[in-house]
Amino acid sequence: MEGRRPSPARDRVLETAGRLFYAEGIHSVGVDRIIAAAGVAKATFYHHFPSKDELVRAYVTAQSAAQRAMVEEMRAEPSRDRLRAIFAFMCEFGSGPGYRGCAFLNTAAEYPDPAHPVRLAVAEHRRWIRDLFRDLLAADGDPGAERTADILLLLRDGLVVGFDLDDPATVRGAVHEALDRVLVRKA
Amino acid sequence: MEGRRPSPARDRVLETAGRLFYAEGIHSVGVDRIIAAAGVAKATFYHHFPSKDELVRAYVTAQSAAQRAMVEEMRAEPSRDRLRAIFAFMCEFGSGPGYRGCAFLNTAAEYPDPAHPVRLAVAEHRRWIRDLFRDLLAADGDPGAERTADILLLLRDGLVVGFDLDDPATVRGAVHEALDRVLVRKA
DNA sequence: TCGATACTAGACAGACCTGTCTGGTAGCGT
DNA sequence: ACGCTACCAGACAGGTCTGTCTAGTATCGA
Repeated sequence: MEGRRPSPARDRVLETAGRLFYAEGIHSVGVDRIIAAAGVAKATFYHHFPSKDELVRAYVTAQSAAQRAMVEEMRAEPSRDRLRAIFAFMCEFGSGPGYRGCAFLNTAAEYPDPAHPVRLAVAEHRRWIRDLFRDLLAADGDPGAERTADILLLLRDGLVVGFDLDDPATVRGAVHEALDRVLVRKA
Repeated sequence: MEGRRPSPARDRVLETAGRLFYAEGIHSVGVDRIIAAAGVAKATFYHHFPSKDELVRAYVTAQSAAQRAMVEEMRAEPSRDRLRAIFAFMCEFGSGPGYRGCAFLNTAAEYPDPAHPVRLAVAEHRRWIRDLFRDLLAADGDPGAERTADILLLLRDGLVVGFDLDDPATVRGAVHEALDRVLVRKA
């Protein structure tokens, strides 16, 4: 994958689409709006993306790549601190002005069919998150890392939803306390 | 509110819309589809609902009323058992065949504007859930019922998302264990 | 110099969207 | 008998949707 040589027009489309999709939702943003905002001809758009759905899939995988890169840069030690830093970052991000919830969950909500490529891309991202949690927990010495990772995924999903729909300060406090209760005490 | 006398056509529209909206999303279902499936004339539809958005709002409040009625009927005692019964019910429901996530979260994902009437209806439902949790926790003797309720809301949101996107059996186990870790131990 | 690729502008098709409007029927309370 | 309300069928307007197509320009490697 990603064997293409770089294309400014394609990048502009993807960046613009990402901004609009996240802020307004997939179905609410038409191709015409995207190409107008990106300053790109329609033929160019359909040259790079066979269909709008393919653009959506590219949007999802691009967001996933961006998040992986961000986590990659967070090099706190030990693992327990890294885990808390990740949650702290999500809280900080969720409290920001333009926050509109989780791009993956919002997108999945607009794609009911679980077998749709877009949904598969979302599922892949979720698998990455869960495995990231599990690895950090295992490195931290949690003997039930698998189970705790599943719980942290629950917590993460609740977090991204809560920051979108509820009072950020309240959610922040709840997340902090929830982590205390969920993470096993150190020996 | 709800001072109208009953109307079969209106009920049929609301029931049909609810089914289609939940299964396919709001923006993916047009008014024409709804009235055709409900067997209702277009004029009748717009007689009962001033606009599609008003129908969506009615859909949200109807779902909320249905959930409240269901919880009302669950009369397990003591409060701790009732709380667990509610979560058990959500797990059972989430494992069912037609499950497509939480109607409120899916709807909110398609309405970015927090001030939109539809979003306000969603927010009201969430307030009810949180207060329900808080009251049950307080009755159960949790001194930090407010905070625990916030955490349970996080858990609930994670649950409804997880059952839609991940493996139900795994989520079920994670929810069970999470409750054990989150709920304060009995004296 | 040739040919492929990336891009531009914009018309067009065909479907679907919400919402309005016409015109007519049936029942019900007064 | 009258008027109100609920309902039916379906045409219509004006817009938006995705996707295709025509036609032409610019760049770059072989």
